[in-house]
Amino acid sequence: MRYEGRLNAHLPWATRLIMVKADGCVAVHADGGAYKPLNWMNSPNTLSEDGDIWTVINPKGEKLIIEFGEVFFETAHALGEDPGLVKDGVELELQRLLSETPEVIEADLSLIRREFPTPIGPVDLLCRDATGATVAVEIKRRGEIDGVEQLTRYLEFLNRDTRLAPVRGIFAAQVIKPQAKLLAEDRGIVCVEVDYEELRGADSDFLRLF
Amino acid sequence: MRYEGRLNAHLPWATRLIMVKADGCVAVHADGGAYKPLNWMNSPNTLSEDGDIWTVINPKGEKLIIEFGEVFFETAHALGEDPGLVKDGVELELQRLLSETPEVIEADLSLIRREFPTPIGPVDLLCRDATGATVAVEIKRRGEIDGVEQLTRYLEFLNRDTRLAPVRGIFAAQVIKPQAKLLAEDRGIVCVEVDYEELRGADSDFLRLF
DNA sequence: AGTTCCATGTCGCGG
DNA sequence: CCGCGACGTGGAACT
Repeated sequence: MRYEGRLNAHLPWATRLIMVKADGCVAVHADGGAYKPLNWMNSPNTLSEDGDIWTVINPKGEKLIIEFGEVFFETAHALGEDPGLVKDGVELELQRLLSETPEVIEADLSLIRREFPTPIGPVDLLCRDATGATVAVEIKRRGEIDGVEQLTRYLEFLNRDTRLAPVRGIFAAQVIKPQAKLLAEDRGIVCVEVDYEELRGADSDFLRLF
Repeated sequence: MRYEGRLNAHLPWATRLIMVKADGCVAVHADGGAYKPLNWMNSPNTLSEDGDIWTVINPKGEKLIIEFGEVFFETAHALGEDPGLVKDGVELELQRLLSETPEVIEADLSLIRREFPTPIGPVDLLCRDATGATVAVEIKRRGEIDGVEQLTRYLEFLNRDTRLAPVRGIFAAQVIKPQAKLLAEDRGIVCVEVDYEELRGADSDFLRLF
């Protein structure tokens, strides 16, 4: 088995499981190593068979070549329509919850606007603190350096608006990585870790008031 | 099918392909959507069967529940040992080659230290140039904006060290995207594209001297 | 089509 | 075991 594309890789001779889906994607699995295949080719691509050699090529010119020795077993089955997966508890959900109860982030914090627009993209939450100063809040499920950079860029633009300035930043996440915390604090950005389960509770309490 | 773990998710009733590997990991596939399963549970975990319901639990308490309606087809096969995938041309290899022949990056560049530590992570190469000035080199296989940001952060910290300052940056990659090049040059960072094949040759030449 | 950002990312390495 | 960064990241939303 050989792959020539974004990198070059080859796979020694052994017993493998090869999966081909209806969309044409091909995956070569070993009997371990989580759900990720050893080698693969995603759709769109074209599969051509020449004897015991398969060649899979995609429009970008990436190529996967599979040579078969012995086929121990082979089967096919049509699965039909896929109704799709339903998820809860991702970043958007966290943002919705925090926008409803910003005081969880900091006492006396009140929401000005969610998804406040800037020239380089929307800030998750724009708030006002106890002293009346403006606060930009960036929300992540997991706080990493990228998020700090993003918030820094927003603050740069927000502070150019004389009606808002001075604007300080709060970085809120379920977990914040040490390096991200270091960088954030070096830039005067406050870090807050929020508990999702607790937040759900607080949110229910909040709704119960109405 | 239901997953309760890092988030909650449920999957409507339909025909699926379920893969269980020797290491105990379970993957639920639809007939499309690339190699990634709709739902999965990686090893280590424990699978318990109770009638037509499977429950997979891992030590972190994440849980996957699969309910079977009709089983259209079932098979098992032992694959045996996996000799493992061999890759060429990744970042580490590129870093090793360049650390041995830094003059490929710039004439008269000499290595001070590979993986030079800073508070926010190690710089790939710290070098001295022809004039005796310090140079931080960030190496990527593909040069994109992230890499420029990363190097900028390193330079920010390195330039606070009076024994090193002033430190300038070089961004080295096999290919550098136009936007990354623009940003880098705007920040006074020099961009160098290195040819991997040529470098292997240069490295062989280098080794031949000994 | 190109770009940005999320993800149950996964994976591998070093402390 | 955790922290951290690379990845053939993949994928979706948005321009």
